Amino acid sequence: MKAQALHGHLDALLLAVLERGALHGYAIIEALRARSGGTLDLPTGTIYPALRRLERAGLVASTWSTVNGRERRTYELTDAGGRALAGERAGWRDFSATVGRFLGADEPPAAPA
Amino acid sequence: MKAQALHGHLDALLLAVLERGALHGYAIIEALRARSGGTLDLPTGTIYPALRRLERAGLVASTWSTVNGRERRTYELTDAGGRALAGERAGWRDFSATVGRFLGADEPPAAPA
DNA sequence: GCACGACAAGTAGCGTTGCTACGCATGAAG
DNA sequence: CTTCATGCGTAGCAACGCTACTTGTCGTGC
Repeated sequence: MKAQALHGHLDALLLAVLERGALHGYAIIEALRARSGGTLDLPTGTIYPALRRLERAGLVASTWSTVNGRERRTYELTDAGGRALAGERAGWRDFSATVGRFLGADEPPAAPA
Repeated sequence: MKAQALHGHLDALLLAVLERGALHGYAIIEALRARSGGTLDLPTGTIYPALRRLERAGLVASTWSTVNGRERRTYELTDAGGRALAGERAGWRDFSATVGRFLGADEPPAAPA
């Protein structure tokens, strides 16, 4: 993939990653990369501002800690964040079903590959 | 759906609609609405500029005609447009698979609904 | 001691994209 | 004559993600 162009679904992705447990920014990038099989390799300039956006919106909460002299900001999903994630999931389903209807290959009727 | 937020996939949608045959702008809007079950109701200010973008990129070609005194610009997929559409399809598959891995419900392992 | 790379966070500025809100014109219907 | 559906189009805006850059610590190699 082009690795970019998450186009509005970044927030959902971030929430989904944090759903499995609190992580700090750098670790989130690595989690995204690992869980996507290397497809999603997002630069810090993409996720840090997104994380702050989510925090301002009250969907995640952050706590600072120092590990080996290095400052870490660990992000955690809030209740509102969990609800938002559920909404994003529904939205994604809608979106992918709709676009998939035009671009095909979203709901193969019989056997996939 | 929110009706907006096609987020980068508008071009692919447009190409997909034109794949089934040439249409003029207004008809494209209606085709999008019909084929999406009313979900996609795009304003002219969204599709006309997009169409011109695609034309400038050589993915569609337009021809003017007059129907009942009304000017119509009919758009048609070019060869390059067809190839681009194939690429967009592949890209969409990748994208939806990747995001789906996080947001779930994209490739149900067994029986869907 | 010093440089360099991995870890960790962050900002500034930019370009693309789609949306809102308009404007213009014609033909049919009332 | 006014209104509505058809039909095309532009201007300006806001959001989003990306590139590029900065700051700082720790560990390793020279």
